[in-house]
Amino acid sequence: MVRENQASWGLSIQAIHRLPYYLQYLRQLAQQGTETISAPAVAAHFQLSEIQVRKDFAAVSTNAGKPRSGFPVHGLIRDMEQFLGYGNMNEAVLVGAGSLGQALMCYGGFTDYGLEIIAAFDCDPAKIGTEIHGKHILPADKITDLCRRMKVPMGIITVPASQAQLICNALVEGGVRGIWNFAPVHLSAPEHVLVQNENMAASLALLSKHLFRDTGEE
Amino acid sequence: MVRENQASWGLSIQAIHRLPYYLQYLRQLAQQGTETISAPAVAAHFQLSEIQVRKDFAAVSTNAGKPRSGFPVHGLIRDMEQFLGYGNMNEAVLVGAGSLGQALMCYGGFTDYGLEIIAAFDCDPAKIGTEIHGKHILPADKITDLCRRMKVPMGIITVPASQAQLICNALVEGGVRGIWNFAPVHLSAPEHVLVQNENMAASLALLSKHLFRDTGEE
DNA sequence: TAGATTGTTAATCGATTAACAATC
DNA sequence: TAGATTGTTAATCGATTAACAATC
Repeated sequence: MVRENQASWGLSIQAIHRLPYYLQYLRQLAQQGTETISAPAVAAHFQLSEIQVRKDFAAVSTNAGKPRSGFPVHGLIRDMEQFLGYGNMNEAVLVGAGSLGQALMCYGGFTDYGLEIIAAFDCDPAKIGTEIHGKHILPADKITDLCRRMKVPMGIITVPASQAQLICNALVEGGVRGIWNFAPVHLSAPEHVLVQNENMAASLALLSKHLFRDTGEE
Repeated sequence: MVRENQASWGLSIQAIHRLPYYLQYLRQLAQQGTETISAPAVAAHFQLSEIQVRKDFAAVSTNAGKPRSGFPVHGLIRDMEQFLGYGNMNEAVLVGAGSLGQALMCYGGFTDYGLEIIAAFDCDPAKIGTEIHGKHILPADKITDLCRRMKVPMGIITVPASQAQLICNALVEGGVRGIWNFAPVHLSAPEHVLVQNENMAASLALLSKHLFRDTGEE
């Protein structure tokens, strides 16, 4: 379900998924006062190969490593933060103020990643007009208009699967260019709109298979 | 950050991530009364190649397709549900009753995937003893004991990154064999414990890069 | 029958890993 | 210096795609 554009950054999608974990570790090292870190040390921590770590570092960072000592921790942190686009500020609207949607609105952690939820929508008349985490819930039929007026670049979809495509259309109509989709459904969107799926169903399936494998067979 | 065991099912991890979307679509078709569906039709809907769809279907389903008509929708649904382990019931404890943790507790959708959160823990004395969604919040130092006594197979981690490894250790100590980790940090766990990371930071980074790419260059 | 669709076997593509010279 | 570590170039591995005979 991942579409397009992975090629353009010199890093595979898989590699990009490793970066936030590298960054967290490097920050931890920095906090402990560690100045440099070697690829083999990082690899050991993550149970990856040292070559993979070196390749990943080389792809996002201009900070060359030095034989014997390794890579400068602070330099790597800076380059990774920049590559990951932390610091970039992205405004988003959220659609679907159910339990998951409310949680994302309340969750403070996203500001670290430069995400700010500036408005929320719902279809339920009982929710419209109420406030969650200091933000009014607006009626869903205002999505297109508000996104267009405020030039909102991003939408977060936390509605049930059956409504997700309609909401997606409304967001696209409003000029949104990125969609973070929590509904377990494929969304059709124009080429220039990136749909990023948060696939919790697959995570749970993998866990379930693992748990039942040990008891089931062999 | 994905470890071990992908080989054992004849499906790549990427393929498994496609399954929940197939399943949702097939259920939708079934509801509309559609009896059979062809691989090219499914491929068109998801913007995938028809060969990939056929390979995926063949890997999870014994329901053979018929030339001209395609695959039986109901048969595919049954086989996919079984493969994904829906129907299997998994009990889990959740650690970290912050906004994200609370949302996961309240979110009803997980029961569809066979997940039941039977207890929640937190370190914050202000939260301990309170009730969320009908469940008492227990003190974190009881994790190991309760997991062991109740033979809980799975833990969900929604604590801050700095505490995640400690919580992970407590869960493993208690005999948990699967961990769903929402903290943006790599967890070390024994071979037999599957750590499934929910990598929201990477999703946001990909969205952020996409949004800034269009404005930035070219 | 004709043609759409299947399933299988081979080819391609991309990511990871291995080999190794360079260097602090 | 010796040896750990880097960065690069080549080899391997796995997933996706292409080719094509079989079939309803």
